[in-house]
Amino acid sequence: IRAKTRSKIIDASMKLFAENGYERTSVNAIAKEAKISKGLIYNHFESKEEIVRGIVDYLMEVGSQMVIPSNTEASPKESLKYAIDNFFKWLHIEISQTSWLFPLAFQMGKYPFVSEMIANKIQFMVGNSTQIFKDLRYNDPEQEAWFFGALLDGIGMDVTLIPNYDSEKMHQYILRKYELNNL
Amino acid sequence: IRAKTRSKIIDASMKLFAENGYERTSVNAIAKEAKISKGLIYNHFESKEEIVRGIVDYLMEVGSQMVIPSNTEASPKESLKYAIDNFFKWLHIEISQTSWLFPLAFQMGKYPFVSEMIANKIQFMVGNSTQIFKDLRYNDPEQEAWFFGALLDGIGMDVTLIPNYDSEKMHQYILRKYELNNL
Amino acid sequence: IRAKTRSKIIDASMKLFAENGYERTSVNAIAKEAKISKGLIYNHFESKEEIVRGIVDYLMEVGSQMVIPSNTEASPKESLKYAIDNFFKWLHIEISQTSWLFPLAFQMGKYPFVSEMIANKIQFMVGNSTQIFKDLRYNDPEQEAWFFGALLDGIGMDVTLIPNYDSEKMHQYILRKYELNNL
Amino acid sequence: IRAKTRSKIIDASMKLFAENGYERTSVNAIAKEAKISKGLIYNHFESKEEIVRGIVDYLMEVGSQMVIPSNTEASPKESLKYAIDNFFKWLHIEISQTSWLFPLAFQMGKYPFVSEMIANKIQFMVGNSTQIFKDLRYNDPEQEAWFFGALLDGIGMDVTLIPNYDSEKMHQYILRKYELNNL
DNA sequence: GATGAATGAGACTTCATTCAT
DNA sequence: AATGAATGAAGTCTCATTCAT
Repeated sequence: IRAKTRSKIIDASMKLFAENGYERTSVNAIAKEAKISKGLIYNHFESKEEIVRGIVDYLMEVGSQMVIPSNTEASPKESLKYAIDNFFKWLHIEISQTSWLFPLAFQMGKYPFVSEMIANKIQFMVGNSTQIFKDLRYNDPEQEAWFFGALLDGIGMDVTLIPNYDSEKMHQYILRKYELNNL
Repeated sequence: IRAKTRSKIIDASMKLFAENGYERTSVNAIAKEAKISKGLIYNHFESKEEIVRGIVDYLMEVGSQMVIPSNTEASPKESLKYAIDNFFKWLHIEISQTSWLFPLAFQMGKYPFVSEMIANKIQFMVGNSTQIFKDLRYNDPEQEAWFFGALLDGIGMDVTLIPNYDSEKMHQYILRKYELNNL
Repeated sequence: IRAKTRSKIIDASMKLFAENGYERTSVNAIAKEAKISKGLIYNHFESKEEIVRGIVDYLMEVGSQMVIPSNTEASPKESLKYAIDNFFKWLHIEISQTSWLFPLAFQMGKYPFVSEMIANKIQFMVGNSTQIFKDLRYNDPEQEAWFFGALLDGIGMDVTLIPNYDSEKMHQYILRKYELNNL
Repeated sequence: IRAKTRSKIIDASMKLFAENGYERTSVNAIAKEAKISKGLIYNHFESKEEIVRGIVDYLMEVGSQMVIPSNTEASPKESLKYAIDNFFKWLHIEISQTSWLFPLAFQMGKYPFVSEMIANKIQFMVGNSTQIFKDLRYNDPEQEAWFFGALLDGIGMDVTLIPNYDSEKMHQYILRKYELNNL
């Protein structure tokens, strides 16, 4: 029962934070969206900031949709292709869910756990793909993984900021760059 | 004289917005930082939001530090190298000056001129580098320019969010990728 | 069983009221201190204010530790000495237990029963000591009793407010003033 | 002009704190009483608690009405009589103005400056009267001053708490006790 | 008898904006 | 051009009290 209410708060908060940003979303609005009272929110979270922490925990738990499969039967090329396809598949959803966190992350001092979470996520992705580039015999697989990670991050940013961004074209272009288009 | 005051306001605002974000910076704080009165700010800008517009205009005017030189004597390779070197040279400064704008940009509806400005900047950069990749005989120079842009955007983001990010290593890696390391 | 719970509530409330004052103690905190649920408190007391009434009743029942013995065999001087010794013996404990009531008492209109209780207690003490001063042949024994009462009240206040108050010195001084030091 | 507004806030606060106590007086109510806006209060005082500090400063500055005159021509007896008469003259006014501070003082940890101020005031009074009792050849003039101080504190408390307290009778009784009634 | 989720009024505080000077 | 006192709406958070279980 507690979990259900908590879930309602998290859901409502994510929706409103995504729409209007953290600062422009009032606790009152969250309560209304979640169809509960303001007070109940403070029964579950000590402060508005703690809601963010709750969301971050939730996102960490749910994990990235873009994980590279540890399926050992897949060839390295197949794994990479899977990762890229997955990235573009979840791009819009993931971005719309998490882009409001960037503002908080950019204020390094104020919300360290947000910065940490994002840094963690990036580093996890990098670690994950390093193995693939190693299998693919890249000279400096770790650096290539950072390169790859930065590329995807940048695409995510561009998708958010540029209307009518043609992500599918970029998808195909990247597959060709990594010579995966004929798989 | 008017211009000087306006400049003081812009400078103070950029400093504080960069440190604490737009929402967390009060007009009072700007006045104090600029060592003028609150009222004088409203003499120059109709609202706090207008200050942002002022900053955006200023940044557009100043322009990106990363412009590719239209020096026709330089070879395409040299031009690309120059652009990349410049990007990494100004990376930290540029990021710290503009990262607070992302929060506003991410709220698409609320601050359209911010989104526009960032989109413009990206598209300008893409246009600018498209020519180089054309000269370098890339099959799809425009898409490569988008690829290149996304990569740099992503690096900017990673630099901001990941402590101890080794940007110099990435710098060298990219030069090698584009076969510019022996210039 | 009901009585036991009631007692737990009274005890917890007295502890917290003494530590933080009435207004700054929440019903939640009382429930936690008493290790019962918030709801159960409202099963026993109609409101937070009623808890105060409960405490007042309890304190009235327990009575002052400083009562003058009606032991008829003791001489008036012995009785007075006993009363004074007792006052200083219980001074710190009694003060710490009841000083939080003063705030309420000082708001005459809002908690009349607290004011009443304190007034009653003072008047009871005065009545009690009037007899002694009568036996000691004071010209105006009732007024001397009021004088004596005010003196003790004032000492109680000073003890509470002045760090390192030397109550023992005052104790001896008063005994000497009333010529009881050689008993 | 700033001083005038500050004064309005202090006056309104003292009135309401005296009537309803600190905790039961809202900043809203103070604003309404002072006929200014809530925001203006926070322009002058950083918090509600700072208003208390402001009042304490003000009271310290104004000083006790009950100071013993350093008029060297007056005999010690005359000085003591003057002090006592003055105490009873200002008793009701002073008490009604300051009694709401006791609750705060009693919460030692929370409002240390209130406790300090009251302690200071008491100790100042004690020091002031010690000289008189020295001149009057008391054996232990300092202790007598503490005795005297406690007595007056206690009377102040009784006046506040006991309806229809006959302070004039106590006034005369004390004068007689100190053999000052024939001056 | 007992729990604690739920409510909502109201508290303190911040801040963009206005305006008399 | 310049000031800063003044406003009031809106924000975060607390808490006594209720009630379904």
